Amino acid sequence: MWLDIDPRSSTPIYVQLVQRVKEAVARGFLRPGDRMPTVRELASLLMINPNTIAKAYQRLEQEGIIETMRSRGTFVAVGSVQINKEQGRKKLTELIHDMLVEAYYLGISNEELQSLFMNSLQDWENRKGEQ
Amino acid sequence: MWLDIDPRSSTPIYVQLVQRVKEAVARGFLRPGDRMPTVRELASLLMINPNTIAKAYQRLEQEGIIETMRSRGTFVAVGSVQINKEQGRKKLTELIHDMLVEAYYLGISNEELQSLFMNSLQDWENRKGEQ
Amino acid sequence: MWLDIDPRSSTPIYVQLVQRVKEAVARGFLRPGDRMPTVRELASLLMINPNTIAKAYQRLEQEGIIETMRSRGTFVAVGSVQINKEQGRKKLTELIHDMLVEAYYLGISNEELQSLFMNSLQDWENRKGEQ
Amino acid sequence: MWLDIDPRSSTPIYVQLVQRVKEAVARGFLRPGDRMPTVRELASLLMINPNTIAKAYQRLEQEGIIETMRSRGTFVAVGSVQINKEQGRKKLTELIHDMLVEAYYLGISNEELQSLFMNSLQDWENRKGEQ
DNA sequence: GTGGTCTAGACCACA
DNA sequence: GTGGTCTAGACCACA
Repeated sequence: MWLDIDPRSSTPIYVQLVQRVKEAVARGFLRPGDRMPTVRELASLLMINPNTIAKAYQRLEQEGIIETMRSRGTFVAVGSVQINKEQGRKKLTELIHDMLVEAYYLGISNEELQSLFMNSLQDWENRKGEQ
Repeated sequence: MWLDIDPRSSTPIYVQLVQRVKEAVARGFLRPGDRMPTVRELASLLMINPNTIAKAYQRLEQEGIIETMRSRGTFVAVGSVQINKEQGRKKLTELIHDMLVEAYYLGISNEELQSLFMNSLQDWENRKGEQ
Repeated sequence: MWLDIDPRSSTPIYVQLVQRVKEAVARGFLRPGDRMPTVRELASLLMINPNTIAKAYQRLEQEGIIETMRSRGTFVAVGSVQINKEQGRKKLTELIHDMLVEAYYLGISNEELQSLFMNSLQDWENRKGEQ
Repeated sequence: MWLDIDPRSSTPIYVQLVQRVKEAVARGFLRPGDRMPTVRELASLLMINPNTIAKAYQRLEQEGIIETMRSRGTFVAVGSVQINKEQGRKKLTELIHDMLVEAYYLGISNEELQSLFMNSLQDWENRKGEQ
């Protein structure tokens, strides 16, 4: 299942949920217009308190990833997601930075890192839209 | 200064400190054998609670980045850094993953992401050892 | 169509309906004595739960905007609308208040706000009675 | 006190709190850098559950009105508030719209409404920065 | 002491 | 049935 949560992880459950959903949308598992499970459904499915699910859904809505239609349920947003470009680029740069540091301590050369990156990119591309 | 901390950030200050030091070592700003500032020095310099500095130093010592020599002070570790390879590779993969998701929401194509990555890599290489 | 509803909005659908009808009356789209569509008609037209339409009609009747004539249907009220003046003025003041706060965060100067307001006023005046 | 909450109101308490704070900032009661009361302080002061206060603070932080500095407390944000201009203008137009409708039912002429608006604007300007 | 997370549970507006 | 609000209370990371 694309929505697995690790309750032992130090990252809060609701954050994990947000990440998983964003990822699923990015990969095409979830498509615009798709109906999300209800808060209660997901809560009982994952054995997590409904409030926690609700918090994740609220965040996702604030980020424009999903939309709530009064009493009809929650859906993957149709409109193009408006993301703060500046903030996003900053985050991207930081992630690359962290990679480089991590690679250094792993004794991975830049060449190796590069090919690792290219492979991941390829993988991602291939898996896009798969179930 | 290579050690700038953002108190507004959601990442804990001690984690930021750890990252900054690891980065400085990776880039060659800090070299094996270099003396680290004492906890108190750094605390007053950065205007941060000494407990926070101490916690960061503990972590760095656990990761083998720095070493405390009884009553002489703290130094950048000389021995080759022992990093858990498995854990490191996992982290690396996760970072790449996060990048891909972030790039998706920024509307950055894989080609763009690739060139962004290559540029960062080049940058990193060039700046190594610079002040 | 003067009666468009946004199911994504955070304002309840029945409130939106009430607002739209009041607006239509104020603009002269709907005139005293005009027949309103039945609850079922409107429900199927707007693809909205009939209970929601019924609730909106109830409110409109309470406010004296529309009248139900036993088994003949619902009509735009003929008599002068009885509105609680005190309540109305309070609401008006609040709306102006909200405008000022909103304008502040948009970086709109009072002069700009003023001209924006004057233009809206003019617009409203001109469109009155148009379809 | 600038922060009075009406527990009987139909607008949620946390929304009222958000509005009050935004208003206080807009009027200059709260200035950039000012320290906000802690969640617990405000909770006991207003006799409201701390979670409700926390929710309001989180919203304010997401909107960029306030900032949390790790364990130092919460402060009125210094940086210029980044508000979604488009969304804001839309809201502004809606508010003006509502005013016009309301004025119609109150039997207030456009001239009267205009002077009412101008007076409010003047009032606001004068009170700015007063305690 | 500070805010953040999570649970359990109640109640309510809306459709 | 759907999500939103609020309370009470516990626990925890951080500084």
